Amino acid sequence: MNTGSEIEGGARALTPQRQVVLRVVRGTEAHLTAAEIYDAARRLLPSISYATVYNSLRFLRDEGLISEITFGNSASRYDRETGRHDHAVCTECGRLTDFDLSETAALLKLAARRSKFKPQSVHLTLYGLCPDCGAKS
Amino acid sequence: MNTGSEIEGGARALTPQRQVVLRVVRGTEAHLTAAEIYDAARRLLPSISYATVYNSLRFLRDEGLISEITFGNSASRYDRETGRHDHAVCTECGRLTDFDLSETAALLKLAARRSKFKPQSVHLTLYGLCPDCGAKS
DNA sequence: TCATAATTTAGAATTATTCTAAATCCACTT
DNA sequence: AAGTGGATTTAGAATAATTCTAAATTATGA
Repeated sequence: MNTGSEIEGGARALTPQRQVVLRVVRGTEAHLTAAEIYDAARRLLPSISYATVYNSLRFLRDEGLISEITFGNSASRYDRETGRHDHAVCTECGRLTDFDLSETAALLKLAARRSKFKPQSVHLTLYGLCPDCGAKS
Repeated sequence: MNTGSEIEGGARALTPQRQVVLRVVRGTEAHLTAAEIYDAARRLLPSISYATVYNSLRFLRDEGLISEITFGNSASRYDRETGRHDHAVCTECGRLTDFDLSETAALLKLAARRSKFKPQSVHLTLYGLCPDCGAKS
């Protein structure tokens, strides 16, 4: 009797490997790539494989325990923050920062009307110079 | 005396290859991938190579003649629309639509203040179901 | 014309990610 | 406690997108 919710019963288990990956992502405010997560995970569980890291990240993302950020065509980054939030990307060094602007959420209905899409979520992305790069110029 | 602006003088020329690529991107409202642009460009200039398509796309993007859209970790898409605008992405079929919400631009300063970034541009992305996929559910 | 710089080309290389097939693990059943 | 089936893990191969390399070509301008 799988109700479709949560992790339970036979399938969809939070295995030791998945726990390790989750722990790594939750252990930092940074937005790690799969490669960085693999390195960190191997320190906690040396036998873990690259494929399992990818499988686990997908699993955790599908379960809503972490979120995936994809910018540019570089490697995906994984974020422990799963609530709605916005991003700022540095056009100089690529640095990525989270922030939350309540006004963004308010644009959901407006954006839906304009695009004729049935809305699910909205994200605002600010492109600019991070404090470090901005100071240099 | 390169003033740093526009296309002129020796370097940075709009070669036949680059013109063809530009013509392909400008020739449709769709958002083509590099592979699709390569196919179309070869019909106009059979000798053009894949690498040149990539080089040209980068050149045209840097010159501000086209814009590059990167979603998920699939292939970049190229857009003839270079002005500020927003995107709606269908979470079901991946369809991508442009629209413009003037309210988004108004959030630039607010987002800059919150993130402490020196702002350059803002971009809103709506995730949801496109009209077709929305009708099915 | 000659020299120099920019550009194009084909194909190799790189990077990120997914796939495959075999091995392992786990919860049940007999 | 042995057997079964499903889920998961593993190592490595495969794929896809993009960038790099080195040689050839083209344009530019003294």
